[in-house]
Amino acid sequence: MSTTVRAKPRPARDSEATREALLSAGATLFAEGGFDGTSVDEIARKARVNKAMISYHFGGKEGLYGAILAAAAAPAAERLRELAAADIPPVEALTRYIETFVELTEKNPHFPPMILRELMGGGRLFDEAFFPHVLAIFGSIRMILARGIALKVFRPVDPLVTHLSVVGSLLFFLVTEGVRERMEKKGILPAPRPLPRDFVAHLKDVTIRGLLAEPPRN
Amino acid sequence: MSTTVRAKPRPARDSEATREALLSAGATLFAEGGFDGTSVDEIARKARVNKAMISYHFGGKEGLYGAILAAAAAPAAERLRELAAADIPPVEALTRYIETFVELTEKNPHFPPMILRELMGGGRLFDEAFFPHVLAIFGSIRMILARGIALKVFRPVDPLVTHLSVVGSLLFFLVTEGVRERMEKKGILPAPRPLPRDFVAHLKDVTIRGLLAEPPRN
DNA sequence: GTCTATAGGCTGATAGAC
DNA sequence: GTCTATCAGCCTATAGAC
Repeated sequence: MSTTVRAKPRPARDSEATREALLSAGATLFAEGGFDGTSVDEIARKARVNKAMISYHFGGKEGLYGAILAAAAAPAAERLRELAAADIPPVEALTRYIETFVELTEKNPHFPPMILRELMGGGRLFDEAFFPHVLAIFGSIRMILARGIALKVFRPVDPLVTHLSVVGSLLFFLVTEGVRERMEKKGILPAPRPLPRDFVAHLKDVTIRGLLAEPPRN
Repeated sequence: MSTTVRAKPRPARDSEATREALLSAGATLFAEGGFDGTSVDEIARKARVNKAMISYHFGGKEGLYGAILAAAAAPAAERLRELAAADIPPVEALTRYIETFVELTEKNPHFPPMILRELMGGGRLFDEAFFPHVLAIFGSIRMILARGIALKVFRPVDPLVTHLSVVGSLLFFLVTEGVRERMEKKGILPAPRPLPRDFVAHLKDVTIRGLLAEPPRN
């Protein structure tokens, strides 16, 4: 009866593998080329899967695109929402917000380009399940800022403007990493390429300095 | 001989008009949809010009795209280069850099999306005439920062990291104006949409506060 | 310089065999 | 679930008439 133990009641063992291969290949290619710049043939080839599987599993190219977007946005929004809800001093919360944001994109490097393309482009999926996540991500930092302002730790800045400036420079840095890498290899970068941790350190520093009601002694 | 006075020696009077109609229509559409998301039919229709004119005047779709990019990048790079070279105190120079940047994009609203797409995308035109302009734009702010640091007006921050953070949040704000507008109309924006001048004021304020060696008293 | 007509390639989707 | 074969539609570019 050893086979009975081994053969669990899963009628389709490879189905999951196919789905994930498509999600992974699609994420990379959509991030690089955008929705219109990526063909289903390309995705299927990279995933080493038949292209008809895209329609079968995701209902088409748009379905795959939406699935990739939602799969990255949902956990990210949840993580940041938890952080904003936790009872942490505002300065530390803001610092950890930035760290968490970068940490999340290190696990999903395709997410920043995809989200930025969505924000720029006519907006392909704006009425879909993905959009509330974007609002949640943006809402979390607003909560932290509002709390800091209420506690008079931060100056009374506009939370929306501030979060646009913080998240904006973060996203910009992340989506342009590839260019800097290519520029550095060609030797046309006027200085050594800054690492993500250098940028994060700078951003935290400048953001806190710019927000603090009581400026630091140095 | 009245016709002789009227008919100046320009053999092709409408040629220029056709070119400009294509450049203008293309700028709008490429900014919205990206290179792959825009068809030559669309551009020709919007420009009210026959689509064969794209190949005739610009050698094809890519040629038109490159011409639009270069037409916006060259004067912008020049303006900012002049500003950086002028003998202006660092704080004021940085302030004016931000103002000038926004002012330039108000004349060419399509430029931020196009440049950002170029920086993200596999990079369609990286070896072309357009690229040095990007380096020049980025180099100008680095010069201002380096000068401020040398004069000990600014803290010794990394100029490259700083310019990425300033220009990045500026570009991000500009390319996401459309989304906020749409969100506001739908009533799902948690606060009134900030205007460009609000954002610019905030960015100048936070940037200077974050850079100053001697923090302001309040 | 402009326009029409058309070529030729690639795209995303699917019917039907296995 | 997977694969092959095929489709109709759209895409860019251009030859040739005006």
